Amino acid sequence: MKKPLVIIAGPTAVGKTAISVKLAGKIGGEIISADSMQVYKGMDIGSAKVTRKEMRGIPHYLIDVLDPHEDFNIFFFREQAEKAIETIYSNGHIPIIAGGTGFYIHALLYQTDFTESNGENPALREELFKLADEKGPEAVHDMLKELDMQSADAIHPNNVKRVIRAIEFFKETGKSIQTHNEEMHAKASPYDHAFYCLTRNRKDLYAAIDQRVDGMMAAGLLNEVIKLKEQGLSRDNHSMLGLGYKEILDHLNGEISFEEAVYRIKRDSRHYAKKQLTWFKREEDVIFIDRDEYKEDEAVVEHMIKDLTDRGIITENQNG
RNA sequence: AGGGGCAUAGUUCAAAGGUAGAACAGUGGUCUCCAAAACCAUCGAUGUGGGUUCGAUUCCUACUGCCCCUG
Repeated sequence: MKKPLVIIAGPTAVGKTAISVKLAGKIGGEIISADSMQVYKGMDIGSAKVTRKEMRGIPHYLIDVLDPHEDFNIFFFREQAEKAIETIYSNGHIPIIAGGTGFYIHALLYQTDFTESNGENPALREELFKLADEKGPEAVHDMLKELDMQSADAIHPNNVKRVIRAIEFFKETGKSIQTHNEEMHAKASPYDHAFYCLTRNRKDLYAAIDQRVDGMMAAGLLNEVIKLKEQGLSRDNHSMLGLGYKEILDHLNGEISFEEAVYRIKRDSRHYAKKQLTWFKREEDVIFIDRDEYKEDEAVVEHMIKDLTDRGIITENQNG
């Protein structure tokens, strides 16, 4: 018997946080964040982290669990999220995954195996990056062609990062990464899941993003980043790759003006939102919920509860 | 009001008497250990009216708009 799992995804600034808390309150859910920046302590404003108050007493997992000096990655996410799912089941509750990182959500839902690809070879990576730098991206792509034609065909030569990963994967495991991808793609979800994606018309979504960024500035994002910089964090840290953090850091380092930093944060957040939508569009059995149709959070939540009940993912007594 | 300058894509800027380029924005997509990353593709413009010319977006001219100087 498969166990229930609810996913609330969607682009940045569409309103996932509020919906997830409201749904959790109604169906006896607990929330697992699928957000690569809200995991970090001290990164509250720029990551639009849920506040204590917004949580309304609903337990949240994967929020504030890492120091910004530590590296968050997909292994860690899968491991921690699965642990949290077990905890939630043992509490007799329903796990709700809320977040915008499609890759992470997919890996969790379809149990993408990254252990086989453990074959890491940092020295080889470095060497190949150097080669690409000196002789151009075609040089490493040609190398991949000789080892693994199938993957070479699938990866654009300019995408050096992936080309190198494919070479590394082949050398370490003796397998084509393309084959591995196909195997992973064929996996089915072990959960009785409902995958919701909130959407909104582009114009209003972009306006909401601009507004949110202005709000972050007013709330003191600059000071938040100054504090992080004082802790010795720089662009070398995964945490400082976050939108809003890297740009303010560039500003603090005197590379760009404050206005330029704000412009870039807004622009890159729009790009990010668009990319998120692209990801969810090709994800299987996603149920899109258009915020233009369900304007009130309560209407969205009601719609979800009806759908969950109709599909037997939750029963009547959980609903209420 | 007088003098001067400018007018090309959503924006900033190229070029040219004979097919008008780029960057950024916008749009679509790829993705299986950096994913808030990396990468690919694509839409789109000569302010308006006359004239010269085989041909004008380019030269001339009027108009309109914007900018600068003078008052």
